Amino acid sequence: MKRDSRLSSVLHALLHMAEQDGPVTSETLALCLGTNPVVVRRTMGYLRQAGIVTSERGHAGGWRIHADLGSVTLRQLHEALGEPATFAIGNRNETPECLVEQTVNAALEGTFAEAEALLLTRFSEITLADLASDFARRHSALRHSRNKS
Amino acid sequence: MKRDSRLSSVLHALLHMAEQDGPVTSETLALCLGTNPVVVRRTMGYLRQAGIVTSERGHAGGWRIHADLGSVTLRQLHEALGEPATFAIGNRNETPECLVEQTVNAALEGTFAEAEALLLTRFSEITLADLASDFARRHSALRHSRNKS
DNA sequence: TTTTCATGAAACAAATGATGTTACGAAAAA
DNA sequence: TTTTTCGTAACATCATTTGTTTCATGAAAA
Ligand code: FES
Ligand code: FES
Repeated sequence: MKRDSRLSSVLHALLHMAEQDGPVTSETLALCLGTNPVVVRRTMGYLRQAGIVTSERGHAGGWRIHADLGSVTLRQLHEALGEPATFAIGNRNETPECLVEQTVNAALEGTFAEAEALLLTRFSEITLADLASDFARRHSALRHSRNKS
Repeated sequence: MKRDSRLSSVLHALLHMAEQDGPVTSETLALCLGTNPVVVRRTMGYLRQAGIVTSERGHAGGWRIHADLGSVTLRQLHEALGEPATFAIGNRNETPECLVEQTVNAALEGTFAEAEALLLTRFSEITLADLASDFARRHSALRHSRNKS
């Protein structure tokens, strides 16, 4: 199955934007992500609808973060993207008449629901600020290792 | 995304087989699952490789469970199917050079790993016998409600 | 005002992966 | 020998994500 990588994409884009002063164009972000500006607009559009970023047209236009880094969680981003399906595994038939299949579905659904709840909880505990500081730590560590060598 | 429903399928098939005395043909299972006998053979073939079922050709041939219902866990079945990818969400680039993306990936991977661990743990706690008794309970409840009405 | 730069949006194309189908061979029993 | 049933390969279909092309719209610069 082809995995939905939009959450990964917007995180990369947002952290990139967080390091810039002015707005960042779709063109620039597309180069970073190795994709097409139209794909960037399409994906970032979801975040604009959610009020997380803003966009401006024309000269000096582009995308800006419209929120405090510490107030945006991965869960909010996941929701902004429309809460895409979490699992690549699922039931064959969602509304089966067969009692055997209902039994199987119930067992699987319960288990998947539990795992998804954990995932969403963790998502709600991670903010953009967390990732930014994590990045700063990695960046610093890289500089140190470079100085040593 | 199109979800992998093979685990759901084989569970349905196995519970069906558990209620039968003799072997069950791919044709019969395909009718139950609403699919094609070849798909059944293809999928059940994984379970045969794992030693969970056996198959016989010719007259009175078909599929048999080759294990105790209480000893087969959902996790074993998941493994027999080749441990298909759990999540429909993932990183854009698995081996990025960009430190920003590495940071994002690490955060997401850690979270997904945690959720997957929970899922596999639950899978390892559920056996075919559990599902069979769950089915019996549902079946009995259905009969009671029918008698009442 | 005209040109340039940028997003917005629709429509279409490509790539991927799961599932379904067809066809033929091999083995086992009737 | 005929029938049944699995084993396997090859191909077709379907759904979804991602990428691409195209044109319109708005905003700033020249
Ligand atoms: S931030 Fe631009 S390539 Fe990673
Ligand atoms: S067991 Fe055969 S249809 Fe559910």
